Amino acid sequence: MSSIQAIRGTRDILPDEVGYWQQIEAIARKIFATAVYQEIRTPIFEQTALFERGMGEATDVVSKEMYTFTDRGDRAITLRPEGTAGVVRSFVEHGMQAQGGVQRLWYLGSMFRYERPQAGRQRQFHQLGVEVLGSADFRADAEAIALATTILQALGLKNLRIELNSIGNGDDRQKYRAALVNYLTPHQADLDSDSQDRLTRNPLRILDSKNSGTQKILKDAPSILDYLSPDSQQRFDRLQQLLGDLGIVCNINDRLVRGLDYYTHTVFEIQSDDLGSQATVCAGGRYDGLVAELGGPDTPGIGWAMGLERLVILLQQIQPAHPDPVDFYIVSKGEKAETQALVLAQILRRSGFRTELDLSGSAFGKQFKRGDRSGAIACLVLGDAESESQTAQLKWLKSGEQSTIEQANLPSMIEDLRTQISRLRNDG
RNA sequence: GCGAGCGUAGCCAAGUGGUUAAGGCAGUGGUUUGUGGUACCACCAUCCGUGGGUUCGAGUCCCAUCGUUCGCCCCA
Repeated sequence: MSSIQAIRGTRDILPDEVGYWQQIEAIARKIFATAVYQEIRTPIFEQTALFERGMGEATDVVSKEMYTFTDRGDRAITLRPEGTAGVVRSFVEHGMQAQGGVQRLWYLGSMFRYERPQAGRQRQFHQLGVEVLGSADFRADAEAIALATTILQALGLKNLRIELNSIGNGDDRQKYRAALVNYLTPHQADLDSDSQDRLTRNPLRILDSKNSGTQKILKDAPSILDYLSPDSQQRFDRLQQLLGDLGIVCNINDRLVRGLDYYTHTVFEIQSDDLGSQATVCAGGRYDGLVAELGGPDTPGIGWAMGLERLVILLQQIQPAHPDPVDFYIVSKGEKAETQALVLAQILRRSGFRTELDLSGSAFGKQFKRGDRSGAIACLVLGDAESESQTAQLKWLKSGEQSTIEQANLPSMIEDLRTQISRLRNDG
């Protein structure tokens, strides 16, 4: 086959799927509006250095998963692998801290990572996310998490787990890291090879290894929660308290660490058992050092991102696809009738009816067959006789009832038609 | 980047070395030349992802390649 195909790890979202996407977008938009979060749209590619500094050069995403290239001006460019770095860059570049108060932002868009495609994982994928900049208050964490759960709930998703942890401040982590290395070093030989590797490079990441041998060793490992400073501890306690007050049930998971370097204190993931290996549908955390790291004023922040492909998979499991219903299907034959048919279609469409016009010019029988399959409630029929007399046949497909109407009278019938259509639609 | 499975029409799918590649859905035409949902009939892959090889002979075996699926790594 020599025809051109979509690039590996990319896919078309076809009409029978796009409704799920529109549903997610509409619900998210509405909920963000009520929480007074503002949308921000940043470029899809940025300087490579932004992501290297933001996420950390040693992270897997930066070291092996970025779509990086040199443009014609010899600039090092990377297609964004996540949303936070770009939003923070924009925040700094436009001096948004000068606007005072807290910036609550949300975004939606394509992200790119060069990974092996898998269920719920594409090379081009889509994330919906929020960033709250300028508040170190634990209530900002709670608000952001609550927003995520509100969206997921509004989508009708159930059976989701919220995993919550605190990884403390930098000092806390230093101490814990030492303790963890101290504990693991005697077991080094029994760890899986990836984890042995991480022992020196990034020991915290060993905690979420899926290797069962490694997990067994980790059972008695020290917990980050025992290494939190009093301040960090109090912060985490109050967050849990507040989430409880909001009715948000969390599972405290002291093994939860996140892949990107910028997180501090709060980290969380929302997971589902219905996604196969890629269980995380939403993840995020606090990043109090990131803005400064990227050259901005010292500004605390918290954010999360949801994977839209994964949300769509979950939605497809709980609700059937429903194609947009057709109200009127217009059947016509003969030159004069066919042009009149389009005029009538316009009248109906301007009144808000979903109106499909058969353009085939084939036999009436065939056109009716298609009309029937379209799920239309009624047909408007125009042939030579009707076009001569400036009339049309109005046929209700369910009952088969048919009557003659004057074309000129259609506008005055609109309200009547509207009630009929909605009644028949609700009857099913 | 690593491991395993799969790749037959728009979709689902039979076929496991031997003449013309089942079937179903969808589509098109007809029975019904101006009226649908049922039924019946006809048409709809010179070809089995691509390239090479083995063989008298391959969709069927082998190799490579591309794609895809599942898992690992990692992540949303």
